[in-house]
Amino acid sequence: MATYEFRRIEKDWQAYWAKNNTFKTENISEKEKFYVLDMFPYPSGAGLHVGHPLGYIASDIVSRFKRHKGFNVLHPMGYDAFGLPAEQYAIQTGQHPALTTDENIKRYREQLDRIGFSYDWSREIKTCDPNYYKWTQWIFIQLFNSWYNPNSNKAENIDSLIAVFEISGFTNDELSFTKEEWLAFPDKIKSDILLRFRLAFLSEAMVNWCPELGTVLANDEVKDGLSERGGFPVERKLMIQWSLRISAYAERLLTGLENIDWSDSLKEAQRNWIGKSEGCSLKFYSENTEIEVFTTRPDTIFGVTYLAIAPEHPSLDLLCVNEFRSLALDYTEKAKNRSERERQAEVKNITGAFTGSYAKHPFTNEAIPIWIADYVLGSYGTGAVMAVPAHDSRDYSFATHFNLPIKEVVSGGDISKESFDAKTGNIINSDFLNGLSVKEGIKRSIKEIESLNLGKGKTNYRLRDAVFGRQRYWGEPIPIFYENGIPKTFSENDLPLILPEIDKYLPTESGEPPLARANNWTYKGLAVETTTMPGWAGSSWYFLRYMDPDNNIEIASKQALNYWKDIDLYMGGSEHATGHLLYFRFWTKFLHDLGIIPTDEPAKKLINQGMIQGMSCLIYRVNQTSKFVSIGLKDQYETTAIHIDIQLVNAGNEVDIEALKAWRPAEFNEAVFELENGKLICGTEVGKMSKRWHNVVNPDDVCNDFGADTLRLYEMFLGPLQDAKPWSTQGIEGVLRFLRKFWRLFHNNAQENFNVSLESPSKAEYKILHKTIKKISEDIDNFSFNTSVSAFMVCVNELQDLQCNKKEILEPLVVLLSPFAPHIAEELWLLCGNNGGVSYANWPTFNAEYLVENEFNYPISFNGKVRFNINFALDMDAADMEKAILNSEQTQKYLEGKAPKKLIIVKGKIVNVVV
RNA sequence: GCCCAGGUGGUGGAAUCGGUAGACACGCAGGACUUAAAAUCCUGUGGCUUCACGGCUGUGCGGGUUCAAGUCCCGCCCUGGGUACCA
Repeated sequence: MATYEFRRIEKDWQAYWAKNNTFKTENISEKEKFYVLDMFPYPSGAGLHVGHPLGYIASDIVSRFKRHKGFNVLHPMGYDAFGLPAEQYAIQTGQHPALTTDENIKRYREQLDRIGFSYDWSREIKTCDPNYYKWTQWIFIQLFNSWYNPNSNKAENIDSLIAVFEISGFTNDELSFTKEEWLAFPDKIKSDILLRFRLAFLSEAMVNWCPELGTVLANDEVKDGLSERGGFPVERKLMIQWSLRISAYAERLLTGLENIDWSDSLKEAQRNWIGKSEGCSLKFYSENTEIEVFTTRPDTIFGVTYLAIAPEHPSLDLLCVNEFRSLALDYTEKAKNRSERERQAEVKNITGAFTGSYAKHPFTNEAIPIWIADYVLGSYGTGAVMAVPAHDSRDYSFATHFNLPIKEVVSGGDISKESFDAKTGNIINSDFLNGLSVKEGIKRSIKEIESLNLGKGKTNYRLRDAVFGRQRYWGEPIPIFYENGIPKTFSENDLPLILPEIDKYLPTESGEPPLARANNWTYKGLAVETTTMPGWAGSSWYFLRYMDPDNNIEIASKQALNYWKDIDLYMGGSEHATGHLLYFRFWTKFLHDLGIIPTDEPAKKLINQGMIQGMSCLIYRVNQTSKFVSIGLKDQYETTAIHIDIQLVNAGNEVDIEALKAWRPAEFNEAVFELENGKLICGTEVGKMSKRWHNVVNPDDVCNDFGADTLRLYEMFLGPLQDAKPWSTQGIEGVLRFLRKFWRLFHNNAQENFNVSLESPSKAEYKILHKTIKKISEDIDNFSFNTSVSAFMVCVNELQDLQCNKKEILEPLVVLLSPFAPHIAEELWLLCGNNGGVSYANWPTFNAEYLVENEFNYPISFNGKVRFNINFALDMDAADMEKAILNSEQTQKYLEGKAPKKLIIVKGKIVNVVV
């Protein structure tokens, strides 16, 4: 035995790690902690494809590296196990989603185990496990029992708000009562008022209702008016819904970004999503009512030529008057009924109607017409805007379309051509604002507006509260019951509220959610909430549970929470930028406010691994026939492209027609094929890996053919971790060849026996080793794993040239390689005579002395063009070097008799002669 | 439209601080070993030009800064991702 038998080696060491609990992590340790977390997967029926492990491999490398460096590493894995696909499957087949989910999890686990990850499986969690969702429900109860105190700027128990009401009553823009009134309110009214403050609350909200899925969706689950999952139409609908008041945390979610090491693009996406805009509110008065607008440009107040209100505006009915009334209401009806999707599709289609009313300009007293416009959104700001066509492009288009006046109040543009939106230039035609810059004008105008009591400086956020209820079965039940129409929480002692068994996973005949089918769905004889939590509930706090997954009395022990604190490295896809990663931060801040956890950001550093795309193969059917043509011939016909299994195609894109017939006999047995040079060549397309496109590559197959270590190295070698790249096995041979070469360094070629020498290494050999230690250590810190793999290759090539088999060189290399290719490293570590496994071996120390050079072969360039090289001692005097260079025969040749103007010597880098 | 990435050989990519562009790997071509194959090893491989030495050219395009630019600045073009009337 001595050839590199990866199948045997990988099986053995995976068994060894499992048997010895090699990666089990303790919560009490003298070592410094390091928490590495992967975004846990939804266990879908399709299993893992080669794209999934990319991030897992990278985070596993970091985890193993940190263990070698002496850290106590927490590296767990689990499953985001509630979700729609299992439920859809249940509806179709009657199979309980828990069964499907368990089967899928089992398959995921097998696939993950084959790749050799160093997870502490004793901490595995599943969000659908009652021992887990008990705490998801518990957090919901805390949210319900909390309000956001703007003065302390954090969440507090609702009792502190009730105390305020009892002592001094309450007054704000929307609500006002004295303490006596509060005490006299009936319970239902009190409950309704408190719901306006609780962080988990019931409200009538405009939601994205998807009739096909029978549920409401969050904004980030809707793409182009279609549900992200399934692609069904989504409509706007007013419903009573549970929501979470994430908007209370908008400012902290924004400023918190400054202190975490996430990518700029991801932070930018969150900033845009939160959408902070500073401006001011301002009231306009019409004959019979007032209209409040929000603007970021109060400095342009003298440029207002009309007001525009949304079709949903509450005062609309009052404003539609005279002969315009019927036309206006007619328009409103149409605009309101247009679905979100239609509105989006027709962005450029300008529509609106005049109400017949006028408002008075607060400073000039001019009459300003009030229009209805569907470019104004009912749900943002106040649902009304002051239109300044000269300085807002949307107002400009509207004004141009309806022939409304355009009045320039900021100099610097040419308003006959387009609006001038920039916040530069000076204010003109504006009474007391004249001559001010835009910035000064904004300040001054707010001051004036405030002094006239017409409005005040105000900050708006785009971020909306998150709808939290789903009309679905496969999710966490919400621990709420209703007494006289008042929502009340379960006692914490009665959690978990277990998901009940039901006969069918469908809404009831009367349209209630599936939980209404459960027998005796009551608490203390009272009706229990029938909606369930959305998919993101369980994933918003799971990082905490890994710290102490079996705890029955709290989400995790204080000791565990204080030791592990937060995630040091969080690895996952960028598609979660505005969904999961925002909710995740929100819940963390909330739990921090209540003093439950020590940190207020969940993850210090976050890396987005890129997507591994699949190449799919297309063949072309001539329309209305069963004739298929090779790609070069398809332009001669009207054809339809059909996706075929990538397994049927070879590296030259040639389709194996016999295999094609065997794959789908009904479709292809009788088909006619028109070939090019005797071959059927298919077309290719790069995109998501999916069952639907028949282009899924299973990591199990790669492990069988090439080994897990090769898969791990190869996925890293493909390119920078963050980049998207198409999967192709071209090149995987090179990685396997590298591992074989590495293996052979330890083995006597002729007899194929393990054979390392105890001789002292040469200087050159030390240099190769230490160069590699330096490079690999730096690369891991920079997440530059592709260059690590090539550094290993260079190292092995060089040692092979020197025929080096010295233990003092090879043994440290085994440790260096072990985070990347742990199985082969374990095997060679054992062969080198070590017991106890390589996983906790010390990382080799880099010694810079071995890299010290006393000479350098300087490239000599003339006007920037390198012509030849000369060797100089590195400590050589610059003047001596200059003399030597100018005297060199070759220099004379390139000077062509001219005198050099200048000679630049960059020590250890380059010489440039300027002629 | 706006925001964020990115554009380097036949291919994936490297060049981490402005200093020899193309490391490493795939592919391809040629060779060694072998009865043969596999495996392994060696040589070559950006383009144009030259018998050769060499020369010219070259990092999406056009300018600029610099002794020196893939890297910095200005203006474009293209690709990928996010977002969508947010006042």
